[in-house]
Amino acid sequence: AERRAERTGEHPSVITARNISTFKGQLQKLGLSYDWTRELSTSEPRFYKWTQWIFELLYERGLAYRAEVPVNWCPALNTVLANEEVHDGKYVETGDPVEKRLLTQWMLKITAYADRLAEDLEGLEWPAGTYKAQRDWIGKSIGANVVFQVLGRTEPITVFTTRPDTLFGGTWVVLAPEHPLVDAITTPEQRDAVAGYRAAAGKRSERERVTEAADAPKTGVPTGAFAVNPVNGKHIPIWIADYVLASYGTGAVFACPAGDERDHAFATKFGLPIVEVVRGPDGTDVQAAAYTGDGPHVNSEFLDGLHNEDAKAKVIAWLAERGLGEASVRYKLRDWLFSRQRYWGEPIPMIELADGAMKLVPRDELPVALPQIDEYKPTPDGKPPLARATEWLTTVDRQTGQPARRETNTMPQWAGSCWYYLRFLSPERDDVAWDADEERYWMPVDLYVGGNEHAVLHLLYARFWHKVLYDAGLVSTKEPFQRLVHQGMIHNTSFKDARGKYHGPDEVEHRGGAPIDPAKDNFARVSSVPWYVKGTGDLVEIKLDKMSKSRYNVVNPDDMAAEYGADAMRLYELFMGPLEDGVEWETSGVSGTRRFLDRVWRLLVDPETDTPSGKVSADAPTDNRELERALHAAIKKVTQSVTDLRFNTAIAEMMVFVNEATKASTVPRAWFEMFVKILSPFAPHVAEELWQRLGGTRTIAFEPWPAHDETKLARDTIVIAVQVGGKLRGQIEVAPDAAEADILAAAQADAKVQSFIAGKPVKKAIYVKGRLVNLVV
RNA sequence: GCGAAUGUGGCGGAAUUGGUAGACGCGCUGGUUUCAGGUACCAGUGGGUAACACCGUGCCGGUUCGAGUCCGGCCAUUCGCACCA
Repeated sequence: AERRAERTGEHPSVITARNISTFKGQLQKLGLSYDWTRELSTSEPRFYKWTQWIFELLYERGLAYRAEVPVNWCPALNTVLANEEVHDGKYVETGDPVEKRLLTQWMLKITAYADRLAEDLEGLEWPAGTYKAQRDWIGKSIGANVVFQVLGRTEPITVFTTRPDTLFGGTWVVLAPEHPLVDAITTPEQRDAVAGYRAAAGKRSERERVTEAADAPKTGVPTGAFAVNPVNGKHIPIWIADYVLASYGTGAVFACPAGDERDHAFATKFGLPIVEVVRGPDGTDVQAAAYTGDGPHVNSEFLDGLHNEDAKAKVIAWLAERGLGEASVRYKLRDWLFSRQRYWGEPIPMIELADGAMKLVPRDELPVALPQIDEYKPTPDGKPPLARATEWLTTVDRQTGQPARRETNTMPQWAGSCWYYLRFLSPERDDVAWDADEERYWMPVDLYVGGNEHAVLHLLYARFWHKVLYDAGLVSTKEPFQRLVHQGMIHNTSFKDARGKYHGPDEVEHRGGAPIDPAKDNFARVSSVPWYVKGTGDLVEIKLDKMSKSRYNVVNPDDMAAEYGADAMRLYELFMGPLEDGVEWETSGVSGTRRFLDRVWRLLVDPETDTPSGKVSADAPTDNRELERALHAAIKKVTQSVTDLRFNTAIAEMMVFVNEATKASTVPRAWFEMFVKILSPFAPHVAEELWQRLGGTRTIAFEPWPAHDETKLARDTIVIAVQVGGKLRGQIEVAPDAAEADILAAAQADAKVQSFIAGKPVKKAIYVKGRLVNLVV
């Protein structure tokens, strides 16, 4: 909204309101049954008053602080971004490049919750991949801090390691190029080399360092200084290398090339000694490759013979006794950078006094509403857009009467979505964020359906806020989202030319052969011939991509609803495959579900005259067992599908019923009514209309849900498959309650089965109740 | 490189969790209705054969009376992660 506002000058609130209206119109056209009395918008002051209120809670609990930190700065957006929003040196949403800058910013102390965020995932019904993505992002490592004395200096180097058991194999120490001790310890002979290396490392952007990382050879230079290995007193060289990150652990590691692949590569390149400390399986040669597995320790004095875990415990105890180290836990997770230099966000409810002290805006002054400004760009001197609101900016501290300035940073987009699910509980209340009784009744969210792109963003941030609210006694559950399901993406054919530009289906053509319409035909058909940019010889690549505007392969739900009806569109979306799977859009599939709905319609209505067809009748005989069976099977399956989220097979069962009903000469009215009820959540418009024509006086949504009758699912006779040696050789029809002995006899008597037994003795006969007989000869 | 998921007709997908592979839909073939096209309806549709046989769930092997399903080993695709000590 804000970027559009920058281009057009239109206020973001106007753009947002228009988008809401469009989306809402589409949702309503599709007949989605939202409770619109609970509609809310995170960008309205009535909502964000409480977002600010939660920020104040975070601040008071010591979880919001200002710090000068290296931040991810996105020049295209003129703002900083959180770690979670940056991947491969680019903003994940737009691909705009991101660089490092040192700025004073608001941070949220999510790291204080790292352990609980990892542990409490246990017991949630979440997809395994998302569960793991969060754990990996939090990145808990259990290890030890170990102190290395530096020869000739008093200040030691502390390293973090997860493998303190391999200390006896530690043959050098590596500092990150940015490590604060580097200057102090570097010897005069090495000064030039070290300075050169640091300069080169500093010049490489974050992006280069990350993308080149994978298989680039290790680089580094010695500082000339030596450290003392605390376990054996050996003097080992101190190097600097950029594979050690200043931002993780202590920015310093000890190297054990025998037990770590990176160290091994480094040792090989620079000819450093490799000492075996863990004995691997026979044939393991640590001079050739690192051995990272478990095994008895060697060359390790008091650790000799111990396996990894025991050795770790023993060496940590040994170090602790001598004040040379201690057990330590580290996380990859960093604190959450919470400021944005944007206009269209919640103002951070803080004021700054003349002496630089920060103070919360008093609760009764919330919300701090966004002021109107006429330009949404940063100020010429680089301050956030809100600095343009000069009047709004100046205020006074109510307590002291001192003049003060408002904070001009705003919160990130995630702030409102961190707690909106709680606001749904009491959207009409202005005196509280949510009602405590409602919270106890409704929470946690039973089922949360959303895209997996939120795996380490929204879902991590919201869990963090929820836990803070839990600690403050404001919510009753530790976790906000009990069951999580990621819906799959819908893909569609796209055309990409050699320069990487995408083309819409009306900008491309194929030559000769039967006509193919990319808007109607499926991918297999479309991709069976070469396509060209219209009127040129430029070949295009035909791909299946997730639908997106920039790829010109979006199917507009409004168009589909106009051509096939909203119900056919809904039904197709649910029928195309399991909810979690990504699937290819196929417009011809919508015509299939439309056909199905037409058939349902014609059971009751003669389309020529628009009057009752007479097929559905209160007097129709109810002895059509197949039809009755199909009805009850459909009721059972549809009912089950609501909890299973297996809508595709539920729709298939309804189709079976309709096929049966189409074949039948009459359909009992009571059966048809039950069918219309189970159809109604899938195709509400058609079902509602049918219900009225059946004489219903109130909306079908209020009718009780039909229950299936298990006895109606039974058949009068059942077909038993007969196998000989595990291969299907015949089928026999028997009564459902026939005795096993009779079934076995009937199976062997079958003429076709006989020919395969061919007079050989039956050694063994297996009977699976109601299913099959297998005769072993 | 590491991790996860997936692999079934021409296509999307079913398969009661070890028991008749291919439900349902799309597409296709033939027929009826129609001047015709479309719609609708009927029949057919994994390969193979005159019909059987036989073959068939990514590949190789194993367990079992019986494997899409379980076990071992490969291959491919997709999606994450990627110097975190």
